[in-house]
Amino acid sequence: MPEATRRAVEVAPCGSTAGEHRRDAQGTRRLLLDAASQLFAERGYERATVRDIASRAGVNQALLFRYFGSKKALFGEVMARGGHEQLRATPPERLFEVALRGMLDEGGGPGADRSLEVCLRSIGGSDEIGEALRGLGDEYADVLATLARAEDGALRGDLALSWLLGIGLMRVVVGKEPLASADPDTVCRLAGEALAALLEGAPKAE
Amino acid sequence: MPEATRRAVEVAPCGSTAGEHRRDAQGTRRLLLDAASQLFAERGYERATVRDIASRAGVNQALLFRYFGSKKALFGEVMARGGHEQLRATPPERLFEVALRGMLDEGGGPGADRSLEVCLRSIGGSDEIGEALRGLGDEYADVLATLARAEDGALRGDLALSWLLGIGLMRVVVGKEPLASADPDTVCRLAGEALAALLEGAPKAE
DNA sequence: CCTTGGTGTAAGCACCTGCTTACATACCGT
DNA sequence: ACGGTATGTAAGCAGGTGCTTACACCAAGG
Repeated sequence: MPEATRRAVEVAPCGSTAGEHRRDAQGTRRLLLDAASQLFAERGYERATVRDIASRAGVNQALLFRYFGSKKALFGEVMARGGHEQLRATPPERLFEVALRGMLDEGGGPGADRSLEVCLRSIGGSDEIGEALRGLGDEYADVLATLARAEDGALRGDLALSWLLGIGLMRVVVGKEPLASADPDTVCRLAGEALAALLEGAPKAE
Repeated sequence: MPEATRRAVEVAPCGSTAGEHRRDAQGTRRLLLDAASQLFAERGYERATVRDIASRAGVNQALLFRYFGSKKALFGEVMARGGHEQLRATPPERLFEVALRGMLDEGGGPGADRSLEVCLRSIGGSDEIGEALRGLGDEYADVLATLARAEDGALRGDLALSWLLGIGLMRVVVGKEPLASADPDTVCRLAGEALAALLEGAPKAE
C-alpha cells in the first residue's frame, strides 16, 4: 500500500454535530426505506433516482446498494412492507371504499399507505416493475371478486379494481377537475352505487 | 408488421429503385410520425427513445430534430394527429363503448387510434407531458358529462372516464387476468350496465 | 496500545438520454 | 454541366442514470 494513502481529506466527522447521527445500520436502512417510499409515491419508480432517495434519507447513495443491492430490490421491499397491511386489516366488503378513501384523502399523514399511488405512478416502467405491481393488484382483485356472487366474479372484481385505480389515476396523478377537488364522500357514494350494480348485476346475458 | 408500413408510403410520384431512399422530406417526416406513434403506444413517452423512433422509421435521428425540433414537440404532433378524430366521429352516447372497444380490440389494424393507450403508458412522465394528456382527457370527460342528467354531471363524467382508462390500464398495460383475456362483448356489457347506474343515478344524497 | 470489521463517504465507471454539429450526397434551377 | 441547397448521415456533447470502488472513520476486543 503506498504511503500517499495517508493523505487526510479533512472532512468534518459525521457525528460531530450534536452527535445526532449514530452509526446504526438498521436505522439508516430504515431511513432509506422511508425516503424511498415517499419518493416512489411522489414520482413513481423511474423518476425517483437513487441519488434523490439517498439524499432525502441523508446518507450516501452507496449505502443504498450495500443494504438493498439494487434499486429494484429496494422497490420490492418498499412494496412488500406497505402494500399488504391494508389488505389484511380490511374486511372485503369495505375494501373498495377504504382503498378509495386512502387515495382520495391524499395527505393522510406520513404513515398512510401509498402503495396504490406508487403503483399508479410506476405503471409505465420496466416489465419487471410491472410484474411486482401485478402481484399487489391480484391480491386486491381476488378480494373484490369474492363480493360478486355471479360466476364471472373474477372478471367483475377486475373491473372493480380497474375503476378504483382509474379514479386514483385521474384524481391523484392527472389531477383532472372536477374530480380532483371533489368531496371524497360524494365520490365514494357515486362510485359505491354503480359498483353495487356491477357486483350484483345479472350473471349472464339473457 | 412495421417493415411493411415503412415502404407503404408513396408520396412522391417517381417510383424508381425499390430499396433506395428517395429524398422526400414529407415522406420521411411521415415515417417518423408513424414510428413515433407506434413506439409511444408500445412503451409510453419516456421509454420510447428518439434513437428507437428514428431507427424504426429507418432514418437518422438527427432528422427527427430537424423536422420536429424536440421529442416533446414530436409527441405533441402525434397526439394532435390521432386523438381527436374518434372523438368527433362518435356520437356521445356511444363514446364510452367505442373508446372501450378501441382499447379492448388491441390489434385493430395499423390505423387504429391508440392515443388512449399512449396516454396510459405515458402517465408517469414529466409534467409537461401530463399537461398534454390532460387536454385529451378533458375532451372525453366533457362529452361523457353530457350523458349524465344530474347536476353533478361533470363529476360523473370524470368517474366514467376514470373507469374507461382504468379498464385500459388493467387490460392493456398491466395485462391483469382474467380481464386481459376476457371477451370484449362481455366486458362492454358489464361495464355498460354499471355505467348506466352511474350516469342515471340519484342526483343528490338525501 | 493496536488490530479488526462494520459503517460512512467521495469519486468514478460505463452506459444511456436528448440534442447538436460537421460533413457527405442527391436533387434541381440555371 | 454545375453550383446551391435541401436532404441525409456519422460522430460527438453535456448531462443524467444505476452501480462500484477505494478509502476514512468509529467502536469494540485482543
